Amino acid sequence: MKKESATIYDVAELAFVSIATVSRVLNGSANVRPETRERVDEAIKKLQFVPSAAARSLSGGRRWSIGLAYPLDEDRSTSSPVREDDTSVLYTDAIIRGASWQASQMDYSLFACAVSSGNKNKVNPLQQLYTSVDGIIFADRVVNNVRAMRIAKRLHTVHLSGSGDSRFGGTVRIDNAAGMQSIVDHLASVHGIQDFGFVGGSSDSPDATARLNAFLAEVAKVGGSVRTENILTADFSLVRAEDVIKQRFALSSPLPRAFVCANDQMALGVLHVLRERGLHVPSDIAVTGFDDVPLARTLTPALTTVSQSSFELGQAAVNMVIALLDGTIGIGTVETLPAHLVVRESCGCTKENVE
Amino acid sequence: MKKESATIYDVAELAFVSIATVSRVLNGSANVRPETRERVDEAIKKLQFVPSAAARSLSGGRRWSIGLAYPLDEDRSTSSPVREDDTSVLYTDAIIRGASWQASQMDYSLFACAVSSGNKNKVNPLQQLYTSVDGIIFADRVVNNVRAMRIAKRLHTVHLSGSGDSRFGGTVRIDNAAGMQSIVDHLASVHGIQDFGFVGGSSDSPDATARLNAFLAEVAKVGGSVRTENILTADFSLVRAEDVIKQRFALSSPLPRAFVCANDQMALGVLHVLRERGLHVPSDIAVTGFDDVPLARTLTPALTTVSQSSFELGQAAVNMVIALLDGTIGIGTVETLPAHLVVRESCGCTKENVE
DNA sequence: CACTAGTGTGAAAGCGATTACATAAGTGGG
DNA sequence: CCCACTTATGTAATCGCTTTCACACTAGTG
Repeated sequence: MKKESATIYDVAELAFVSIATVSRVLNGSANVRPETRERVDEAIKKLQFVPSAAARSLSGGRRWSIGLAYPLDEDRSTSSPVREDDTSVLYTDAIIRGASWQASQMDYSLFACAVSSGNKNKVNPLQQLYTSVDGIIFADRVVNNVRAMRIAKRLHTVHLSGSGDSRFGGTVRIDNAAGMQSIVDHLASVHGIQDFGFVGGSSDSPDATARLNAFLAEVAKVGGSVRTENILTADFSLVRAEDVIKQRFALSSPLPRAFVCANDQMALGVLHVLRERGLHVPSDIAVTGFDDVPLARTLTPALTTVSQSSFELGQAAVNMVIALLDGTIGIGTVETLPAHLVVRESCGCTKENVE
Repeated sequence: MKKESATIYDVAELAFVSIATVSRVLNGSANVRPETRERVDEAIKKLQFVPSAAARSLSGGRRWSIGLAYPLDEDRSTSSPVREDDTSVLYTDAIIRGASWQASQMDYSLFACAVSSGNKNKVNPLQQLYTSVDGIIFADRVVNNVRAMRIAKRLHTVHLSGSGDSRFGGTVRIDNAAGMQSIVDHLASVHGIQDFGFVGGSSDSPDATARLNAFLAEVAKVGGSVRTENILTADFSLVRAEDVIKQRFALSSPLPRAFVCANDQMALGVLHVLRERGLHVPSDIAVTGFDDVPLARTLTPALTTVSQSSFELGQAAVNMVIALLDGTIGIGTVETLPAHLVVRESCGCTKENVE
C-alpha cells in the first residue's frame, strides 16, 4: 500500500536543471538566475512537489522541527481506557499550544508525542521522536535522568520545570515557590486561615516536590499549622484527587480550614467531593489551585489559583531549544518564569472584592 | 552545534559483522545465528545505538509513526497570544490522547502537530509532518479538500468527523445526528421545553453544520420552535460563545427556554454568562453541551451533554490508518461511532433523578 | 558421492535530499 | 586582448538505513 510522489529529480527534469539547482531554489540560496528560479518554481508547483523531511534531515540539514515529549497517563496505557475521561491533563495541553504557537512563529514545526513510562514497546515513541527532530522538550517527569542524558548526547534538550537543574540541557521552570508563597500568604493574611491542608502530586515529580516544600515553608512562616493527615498525595489528576480526599473523609479528625492543591485539576476534584459531602466552599473550607487552567474562572466558585501560564512555558521552551541550536546560549541555562496569584472566589473572596 | 551519535556502521564494526546483519537484528529478521545476534545486541547496548528514524524511512521501510494534524486557533496565531487561556480546545486533547494510546498499543508512535490555517510560513508544519510519517489523521477543519487530496496522494489519510465522506482516505465520525436528536428529545419530552436556542460552530466545519441541521430537524419533529435570533454562531471556543451570548442579551426579545450548544466549551461559556447576568440554570433556562469533556460532570450544575468519546474517536482513527496501511480496508471507508446522551443537571434533571 | 535445499552473511544498490567541488560563462582592469 | 574574478550551474559524494542478490557453507537425499 505504498504511494508515490514527486521527488527533486522529477522537478529537476521538468525544469531542465540539475537537482542541485532545485535544492538551491528550495533553500532560497542566492546565485540562481531569476528566470531559472522561476522555471523551477513552476515545475515544483506543477508536480506539487514537497521535499521529503526524511531525506532532508538525513543529508545533514536542519529539520526545522522540535519535539515535545509529555507523559501519557500510566493507568491508561496499562489497563483498558475505560476511565479515559478522568485524567486529562489540561496543563500539558496549554504547554503544547504555547510551544506550537511559538514554533510556528519561529518557522519551526512542533511535534508533540505522548510517551508512556512503561516502555514495553519494541519501537519506542520517544526514540522515533528524537531521531526525527532538531531538538526536544521534555515535560516534567517524562523521562528519568539517565535517559535524558543519553538523549542529550544526540540533540539539544530542554526540560520543563524540574526542580533540579539539568546539566546537559536547558531548563525552563515556573517560580513554584513564589506562587505557593503568595497563595498561603493570601489565605493567612486576608482570610485569617491558620489550619492548612495540602493535596500534592507524587513525589517523583520535581514540580510536586517543589510546591510541597514551598507550601510547608510558607505555612511555617505565616505561623500556620498543617497536620500530617491533611497532607494528601495524588498524582495531579482529577480522579486521584477525588480518591484521596474521599479517603481523608474516612478519618475522624476534622478537616483543615483550607486545602491548597498543587494543581487546578486536583482542586477541581476536591471541590467536587467537598460539594458532594455537603460542604460549602469557601465558607466551610477554602480550596485553591495552581496553574490557572482556562476553566478555573468559570467554575462556581471561581477558583483562586496561581497563574503559571503554561502557554508561556511552552513558548519559552521552544525559544530555548532554538537558542541552543543556534548556539546563542549554552548548555545548563535555566530560565524561571514568574507565577502570580489570581484571586477569585474559592479562597473566600467575593466577586465584588475581586473584580 | 551539531552532535554526534553512533551509527549502524559503528555497531557493525564493534560486532565484527556487516551492517546488513545489524539491520537484520534490528528488524528481528530470522536467519541470524543466535550467537551473532547476541554479539550485535551487545554492541548496540554498549554504543547506545538508536537507529535514525530519518534514514530508516528514507530507505523505504515503514516509519511506524502516524501524524495527527489539528488546528491551532487562528486568532492566536495571528495576534499576540494574550488571550491564550480562552480557547483551549479540550476536545482535541482527548482525541490526541486516544490516538496516542491506541498507537502505542499497536506499536506505532503518534506525532501530534498543530497547524494554523494561515500558512504564511515558509516551512509548513503540515508538510514537515506528512513527510515523516506513514499515515496522517486530520482533525475536523484542519485542511481544505484540495490540500487533503494532495496529501492523500502521498500517504494514507483519515479524516475525523467531517460530514462529507472523504473519497481519497478514510473517515471516522461521530453520530452527530443521533446525539442531537437525543438531546432535543430529552429536553422536549422530559422537561416539556418547546422554545429552543442554539449555539453552534462556524459553518465551515462539517461537524458544526451536521449538528445544527440535526438540531433543527429534531426540533421540528418534536413540535418545538426556534426563533432566528436564538440561533447563535461562535467558533467552538469558550470566549466566542461568551461573546455571542452577550450580544444576544443586547436584544430585547426574550431568551429561549433552553440553549443547546454544539460543544461543551461553548456551553461552559454560556453557563458563565447566564450566571453573570443573574439567570439560574436550569430553572430559568436549560443549557446542554456536546462532547462530554472531563470537566462537564464537575460543574455546577453538572452539564447534560452527549458523550462522543473523543478518546475513542482518536483510537478508531489510528486503527483505520493502520488498516489502510496494511491494506486491510480500502480507501473511502467510513466508520460512524455512536454518541449517547449523558443526562446530568443543566437540563433540569436533579441529581437524584440521574444517579 | 555428486546434487539439491536451505542457512547465515556480506557487498552493493538505492531512498531523496544537501553541499563541496568543478566547470563554464560573463565582467572589468591593465 | 588576456587574466583574474565573480556568478550560475552541474557532478558527485554523502547522510544512515533497508533490501536484493550472490556466495559460501552446512545438511539431507538418492
